[in-house]
Amino acid sequence: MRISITGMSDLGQKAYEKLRAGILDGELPPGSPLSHRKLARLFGVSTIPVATALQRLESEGFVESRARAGTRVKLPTIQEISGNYIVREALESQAARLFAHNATQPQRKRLLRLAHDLDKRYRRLDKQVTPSREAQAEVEKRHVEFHLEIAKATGCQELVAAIDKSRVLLFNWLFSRSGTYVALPQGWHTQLAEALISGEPLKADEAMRLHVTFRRDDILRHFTELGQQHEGKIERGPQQLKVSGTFAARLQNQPH
Amino acid sequence: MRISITGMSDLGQKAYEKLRAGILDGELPPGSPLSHRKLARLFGVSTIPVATALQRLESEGFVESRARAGTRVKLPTIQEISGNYIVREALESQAARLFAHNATQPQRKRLLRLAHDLDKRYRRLDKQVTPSREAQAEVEKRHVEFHLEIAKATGCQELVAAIDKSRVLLFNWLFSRSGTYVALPQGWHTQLAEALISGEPLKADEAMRLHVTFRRDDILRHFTELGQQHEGKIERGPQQLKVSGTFAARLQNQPH
DNA sequence: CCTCCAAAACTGATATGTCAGATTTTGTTG
DNA sequence: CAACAAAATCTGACATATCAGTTTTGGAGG
Repeated sequence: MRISITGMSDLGQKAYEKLRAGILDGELPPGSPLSHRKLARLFGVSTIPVATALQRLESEGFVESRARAGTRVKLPTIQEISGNYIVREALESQAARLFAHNATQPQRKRLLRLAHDLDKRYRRLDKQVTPSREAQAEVEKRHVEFHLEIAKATGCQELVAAIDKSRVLLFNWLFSRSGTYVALPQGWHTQLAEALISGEPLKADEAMRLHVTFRRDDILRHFTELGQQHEGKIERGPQQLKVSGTFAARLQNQPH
Repeated sequence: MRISITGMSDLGQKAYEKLRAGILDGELPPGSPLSHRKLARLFGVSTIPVATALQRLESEGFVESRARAGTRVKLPTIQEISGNYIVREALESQAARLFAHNATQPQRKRLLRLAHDLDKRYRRLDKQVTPSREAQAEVEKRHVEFHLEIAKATGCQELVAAIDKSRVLLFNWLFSRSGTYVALPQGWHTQLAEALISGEPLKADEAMRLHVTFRRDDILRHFTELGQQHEGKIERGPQQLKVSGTFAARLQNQPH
């Protein structure tokens, strides 16, 4: 009797999930070419479900394509990153207001616990001179979960979906992968959680805005230093999909 | 050299635009069945671009579909409407802040002018006992434009896109079509515009929240009175698409 | 070495046909 | 008339094949 929320077919859904995971895992870094045919062969399906999956990924901002020219993992511009942070600030500060107003006592305690844990993990990461990719990815995953936990506690599914869709978390992640990692202030998330559980919506709102913009400024500084040579033009990548070996290998290990 | 933002093919794009317009025009009211094949015949194309268009419409929340059971124009639930208003409150209050901070003097003047015009139109509408659908649609269209004008003045494309995507405007519109129309306070939009051009972000934020929630409460009250018998289940509509005659006729008058 | 250009290779978009699942209709039995 | 099951009909999902546009490649000529 349940209605599927996805609205997507089986094969298309599977292809979507595999590709999304590949992008978020960094196995398909920005700029990777995504050919309908090659992916179809790789997945053992026709091009139709692949096209369906890629179209959805495009609507969500993970991928960009030009008709009959190519599809690739999106290279975000600095304007897009900045803009998405503005959207995220709007959504997450709203979630913060609602959390302060509506969250139950157990939810508040749980959030504080998650914040403590998160801060501990960040501290541990900072101590290491060369943190492993896996360790960074793990912490970043927890970070995403922390923010989604706030949204979920509001009881507003649409808000959760909007925040989840906000590609900022992706950019955030790509950044933490791509090089220099900037340390967060001590007790960064604990302070946020304390403002959220205070029960004062305006205080929670303000704290969340600070939280989001701090990270934003950091990332924008990083990208500006990088020079941002990203052109809008899609240059077709090497016709042998460089990453496909790795990506294909990883797919083998997945149950299907 | 320009990159198409749509990322959609020609025929699929056309089908998407026709269907979206049909839904927003009320020619395809909520619950209308949308058969791939019938629409393909109607548009004179194959089912592929139709499927593409419907998938996009589904991701945007305009239609809902179940595999091998049917697709129809979405019947929004009261939870969804409420949730979308929460998202809209977040986005538009953010736009209000940025407008108060960033908008140029000409943009501020223009907004005040639009607000005056809009209030005048609403007043004119209230005077009529039985306002025509066309008149209501015209005013509602201006209303949407007014809000988008605020977002555009922030210079943040992503924020504009997020607000535009917010299906609340659609629900708003469907509501104004579907029956009882509730009068707005005198100078409703002028007051909002004055808060926005004041240059004080927090004041603008607060004014916009009031503006959005007022309308939300109105609409939620209306839907509650209606009883909300919407089930999650999709019952296939009459196999002769009732509305298709009208919809098809309208398509004839469009250039293609 | 470079520039230019046409052939080759690749791309996504679309048409057609088929399939299995869901719903409706119809016929039958009580 | 109601209950029920089988058949007819509709549905979206998908495979295959083809098309036209784009990019790459491999020379030919400087």
